[in-house]
Amino acid sequence: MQFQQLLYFVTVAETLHFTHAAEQVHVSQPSLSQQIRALEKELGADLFTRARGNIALTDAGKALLPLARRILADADTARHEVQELAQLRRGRVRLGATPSLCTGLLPDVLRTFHDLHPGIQLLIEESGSHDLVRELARGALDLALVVLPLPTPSPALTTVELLHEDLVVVSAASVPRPGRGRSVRVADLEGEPMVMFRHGYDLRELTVAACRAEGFEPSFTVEGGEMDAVLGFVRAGLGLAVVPRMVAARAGRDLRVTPLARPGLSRTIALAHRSDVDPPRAARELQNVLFASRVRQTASASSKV
Amino acid sequence: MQFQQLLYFVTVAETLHFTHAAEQVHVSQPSLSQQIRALEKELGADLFTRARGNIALTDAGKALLPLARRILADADTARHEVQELAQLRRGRVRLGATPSLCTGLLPDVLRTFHDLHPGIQLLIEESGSHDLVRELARGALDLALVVLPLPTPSPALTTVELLHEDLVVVSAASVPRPGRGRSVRVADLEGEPMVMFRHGYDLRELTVAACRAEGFEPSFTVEGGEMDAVLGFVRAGLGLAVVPRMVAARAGRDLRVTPLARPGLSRTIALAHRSDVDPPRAARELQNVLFASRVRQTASASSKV
DNA sequence: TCATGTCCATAGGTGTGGCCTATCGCGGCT
DNA sequence: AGCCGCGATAGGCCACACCTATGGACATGA
Repeated sequence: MQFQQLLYFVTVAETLHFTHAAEQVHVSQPSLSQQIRALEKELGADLFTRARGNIALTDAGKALLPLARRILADADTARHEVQELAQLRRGRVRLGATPSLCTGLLPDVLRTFHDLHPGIQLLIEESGSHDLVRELARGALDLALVVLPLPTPSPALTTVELLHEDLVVVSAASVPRPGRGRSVRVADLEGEPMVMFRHGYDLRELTVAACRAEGFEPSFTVEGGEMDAVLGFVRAGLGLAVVPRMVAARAGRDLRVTPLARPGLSRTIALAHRSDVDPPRAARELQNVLFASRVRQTASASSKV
Repeated sequence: MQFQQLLYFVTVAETLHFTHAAEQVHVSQPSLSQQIRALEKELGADLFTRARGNIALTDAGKALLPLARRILADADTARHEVQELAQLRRGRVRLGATPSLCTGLLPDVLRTFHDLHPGIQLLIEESGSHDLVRELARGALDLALVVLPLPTPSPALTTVELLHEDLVVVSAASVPRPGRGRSVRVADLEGEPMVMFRHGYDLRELTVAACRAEGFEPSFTVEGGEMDAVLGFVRAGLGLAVVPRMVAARAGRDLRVTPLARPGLSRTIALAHRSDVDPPRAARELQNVLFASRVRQTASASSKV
């Protein structure tokens, strides 16, 4: 049994005319006759009664017709389904990202991606790097934006560095700028009141480690909030905070941004995915958009310095 | 897209192993690989990720799998459906017959047919030859058992003589045997009380015509009943009746059967079907059973004479 | 009655493509 | 290092789906 045989059969069943059916499916009449015969032989039953000028379906033909139609329709559906997926007209990407990246990097990138592929569903999981790595390994995520170095490195994951991101100090416009002149050293933060993220933020670990490297323990007036809350507390004059430059750039005019003096602080953002399987087509496309955006991000970041 | 490609695809999707899948479908591994590649090329998307020792379905593959299974299942169903019809494991025959044939000939024949093909549904229409011919031409019947000559002959119908059937006289065992000795002439029926079928029975026309040919008009004590009623009236001593030998043979011991003296009366039973289309497979099989039964009927009939 | 037209079946030739065996290349083992 | 397992590739072979040409049966009209 072959698809073209079923197609020929259905066409003859509809036209009740071998010659016309042959034209309709663009084969010669003998080829069509031959294929119908072959189908009949394989099935072991005649499908048509061939009285001159009076073609009709046999009982077997009547039984076959609806199934043949359904098989052909399914084959058509299969072609379209697969092609829509391949052409990114449908599909989904499950992307994990740390909260600071969701706030800073993702909005523009996701907007670009969505404009390119409006049919692709975007599922974002906002978690710390640790959780993201676990979800990725489980196969619950296609991609994750993580901060290097990974808390739990594993050969099962492949990471590709995406960009280095400067950290800056933000403070309320209403309080004096910290440090001396246009920049501030980490050492200058000793004794300054700070607002700190909840545990799980990479930024928390990074900032605390930097302070300890300078020989002091940072003092927190408030701690435990998410990104938005922290920025709100800073805006309210409760203290200053260390955040990625990209986040600070979006935070609005009532926040003062003070870069850190050299060598400053920075973190490396990487894109991670499982090593054993290629990410799905749609995820690979999001990768492309992310790497393309890196060029623009880096350019605009340096122009602001 | 071809059936074997879908089969190969499903098998690989289930085993996640090209070599094992190839064994399972009895082709060489390169052939299977090649067909999967061909399918992927036609659909325009990869179906598997082929990491060494870690074959997995892509999104496109996941989308195709249920459809491929369904197509293969439908193809299987189609094969079985058609073959069941062809092998007479299923189907139906719509058979028309005159009442006297339903009573006399059919029970044994239908029993034989049903034993041979228990899956075939038997639909019997009991009518006069006139109605049967009309239903046959409409396509509402596959076959009809009629009495020749047809009331409305038509080239659209093909009739094949099935058997000649003697008519005999039946009377109640309680009344004297009609006629002289072991047989009776049609002429002897003059003045005898008779029970007659309703209009529409071929037997009525035939009997009345025979009496008139002898120069008398038959006298009916009761008329208008169906076959069973007529036999009942005869049994009750209301009169005698002319019926086919086959009917009389089934009627029981309390009816006396008297053959007609030569040349006697007989009628020709024929099997009729449309000339333009072959009867369905199951109907042809019933034809065979009917013609086979003719041999036995004729033999047993002659042995009884 | 014969010519003509229609329509499906048959005959014979051709090329594609599905199948095979043999082999390669790569990665994971012992 | 060497072997093994596994999928991809190469090249040859043959079946079969396709074509054109023709046959044969039936219907129609001059």
